[in-house]
Amino acid sequence: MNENRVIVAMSGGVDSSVAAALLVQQGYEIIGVTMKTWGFMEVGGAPKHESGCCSLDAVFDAKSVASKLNSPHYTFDFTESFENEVINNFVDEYLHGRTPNPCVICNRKIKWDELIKKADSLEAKYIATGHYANVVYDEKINRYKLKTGKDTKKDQSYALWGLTQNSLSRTIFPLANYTKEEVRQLATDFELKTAKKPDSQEICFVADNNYERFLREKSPDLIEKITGGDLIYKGKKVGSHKGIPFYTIGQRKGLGMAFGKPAYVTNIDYEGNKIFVGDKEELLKYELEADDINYVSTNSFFIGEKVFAKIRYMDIPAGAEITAVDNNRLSLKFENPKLSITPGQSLVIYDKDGFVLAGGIISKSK
RNA sequence: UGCCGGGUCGUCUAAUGGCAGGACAACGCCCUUUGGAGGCGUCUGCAGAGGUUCGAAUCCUCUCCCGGCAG
Repeated sequence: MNENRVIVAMSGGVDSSVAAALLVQQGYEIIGVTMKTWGFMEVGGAPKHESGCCSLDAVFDAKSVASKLNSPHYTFDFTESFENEVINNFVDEYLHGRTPNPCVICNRKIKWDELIKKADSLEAKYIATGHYANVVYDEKINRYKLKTGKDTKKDQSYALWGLTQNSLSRTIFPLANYTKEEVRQLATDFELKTAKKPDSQEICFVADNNYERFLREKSPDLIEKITGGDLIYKGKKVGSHKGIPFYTIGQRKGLGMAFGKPAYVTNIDYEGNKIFVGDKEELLKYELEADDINYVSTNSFFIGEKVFAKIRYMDIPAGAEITAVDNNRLSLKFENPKLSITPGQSLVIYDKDGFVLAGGIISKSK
């Protein structure tokens, strides 16, 4: 195992390009890797060639950057495991009326698990990505801790809660102490061709950002079965919904109905095939339950422990208290009510210093 | 066809003789490596025809619809 060798996940964007350049500057021997995660031609929806990660142009850009850094670059095909782990989960969750976080699954199962296997075969000790996050080893508790990056505005620690201790022990986040602005400047300084590429944003395998279309194409039969149930407003049926998967808690757009004031999806009843709509106030909840808990910067919680929690990607950590802990499941209660606590979304628990204590999947709100 | 109401953006609703306005919806842009939220912006209407008036959504006639009551 070569301690100086790093596998860098290069998406072809600015961030991972700069991450690679910084590692080279620091004296590491890097091997650039672009992960092919889905068939470019099969996803439909007119992929945007200039931006989306994993597009053909992206592979080309990643190669150019690696070449500029005098480093080797490989493209590995992870299409099969991506389909099995990420896309199947994505479709299945929506079909059950939940709202998945594909990036979370992808990071854990594909970006890390699969990439570490590659690192093993290439005899590299480390893997690196362009995420805005930080990892530090704490010898007192013998754990690798995951922490918010310097750029709190761009921080991506939320999507990384699923990483295991083993994964973290082999991870380098070269952008941990940089802001997006600084990264763009570095890209220019390093003369990387990706310096001015726009940030990517949509789910990589739903290039047109239309997940409804994606689900319909992916699973037409199943969707057929759960379509056309009741749309209920204040206890009364006001229409038919277009299918359980096409709604999520807190959704306002697309209801196609006017009630004189904004109306939101307040509940999804998968068993009864019903969508409930109501006022914004009905979305405010104090408590939630989450399972599939992964402990990161700590190995336990105690009842009554004060923490900070995020219930969605772009959320501000809010004060909360742990109310129940049971194996890989826990409950917590917020000091102030949260809007739209959504089953399927990730709960990420932080401490006051920005360390990711643990994460999990929200199963219900109370 | 003998009796009363009532027809205004897609929906709900203001303007009672003086520039048809709002809310919601829809659409667009911004934000965002998840979905949703949020911000900014845009569009669309006086049921039809005539009349009175300097001027009509508003007053008058007829026509067409929609509710009731009378059966």
